[in-house]
Amino acid sequence: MNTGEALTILKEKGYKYTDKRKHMIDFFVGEDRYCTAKDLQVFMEPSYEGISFDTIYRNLHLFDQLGILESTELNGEKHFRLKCAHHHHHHFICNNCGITKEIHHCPMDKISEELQQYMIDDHKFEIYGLCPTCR
Amino acid sequence: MNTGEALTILKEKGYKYTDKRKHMIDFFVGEDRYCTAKDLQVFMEPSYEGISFDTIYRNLHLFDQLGILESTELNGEKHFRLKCAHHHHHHFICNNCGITKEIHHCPMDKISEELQQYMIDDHKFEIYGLCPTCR
DNA sequence: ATTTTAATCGGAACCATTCTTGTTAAAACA
DNA sequence: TGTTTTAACAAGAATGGTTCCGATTAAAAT
Repeated sequence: MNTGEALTILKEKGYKYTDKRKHMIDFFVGEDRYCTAKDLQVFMEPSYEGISFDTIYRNLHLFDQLGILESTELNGEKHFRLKCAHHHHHHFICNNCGITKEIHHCPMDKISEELQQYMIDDHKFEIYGLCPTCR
Repeated sequence: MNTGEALTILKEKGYKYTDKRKHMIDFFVGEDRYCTAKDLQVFMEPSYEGISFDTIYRNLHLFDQLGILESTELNGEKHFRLKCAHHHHHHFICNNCGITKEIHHCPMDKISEELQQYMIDDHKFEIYGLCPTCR
C-alpha cells in the first residue's frame, strides 16, 4: 500500500485529512518492519513538537481498524506496519531489527477437518529469528 | 504435565519447594485454558490472603522459563497454561472462554525453502474463534 | 541447631495506553 | 466568503498490568 491509497481509504470513510495523518502514513510507507507507538512518536516529534500521545494512539487504532495498518504483539508491546495490499500471507519477523519477510504459505488450508465443530474467526502464524543481515 | 512432574523440574533445577508454588501448579493442572496473572491471583487469594503480586509474577515467569508453563499474548495481556508434555503442537483458542484445543499440524515443515538465509528461532501458530460450547 | 540462600511481603515505581475536558482546525453549508 | 458543524488535537491526569526494592521469613544445607 502507498500513501495515496491510504489517504483514499481515510477520505472514503469520511475521516478528515490532516498533515499529521499524512506524516504518520509516510512513516509507515518508509518502514518495512513492525513499529511501536514510541517509534512513530520519535518520527513525528521533529515536525510536530510535543505531539500528543493521544493523537498517536488514536490514529494507530483508527488506521488498524480501517485496514491501513496491521498489528501484532511483540514482547508485550503492540507493533504496527503498513498493510500489504495484495493477497493473504504471513510474516517472518527478525528479533533484532524487526524487519519482516512475507511467507507465502498459509497453514489454514490443512486444518479444517481438525476443527469441525469450531467457528474460526482468525489465525496468527509468525516466524521469529534473525534475518540474513542480523544473523 | 501433572503436579508431580512440575515439582520435579523445580527440584532438579535447585528451586525451593513452597506451598504457594504447589498451589499455583495445582491451579494450572485444573485449567485447560490460557489464564492471566489475575486469574491465578484470584485462585490463590482464599488460601493465601494478601499474596503479593510479586510472588505471582515471579513464579509465573520462572515456570515459563523452566518449561512448566507456556505463554502467549491475548488482547495485550500475558496468558499462561500448563505445558503439554508430549509432542510439539499448536492451539485453537476460544475467544469467549479461553479453552484450548490442540492442533496436530505444524506449518514449519513446509516453509524451510522460503527462508534459506534466515535463522529461525521460534514460531507461533494460533487459531482463534469459538469452541463448540460457546458458538 | 545453625548458617546460608532463596522466597515472600508490602508498597512504591514504572510504562504503555486510555480517558477527560477544553481548544483548534477541517469540511460542509449558507 | 463567512459561518456552522464536527472531528482532530492538546495537555495532562488516570488506569492497569507488571516490575522493582528493601526488609523479613522460611526452606535447605551444613
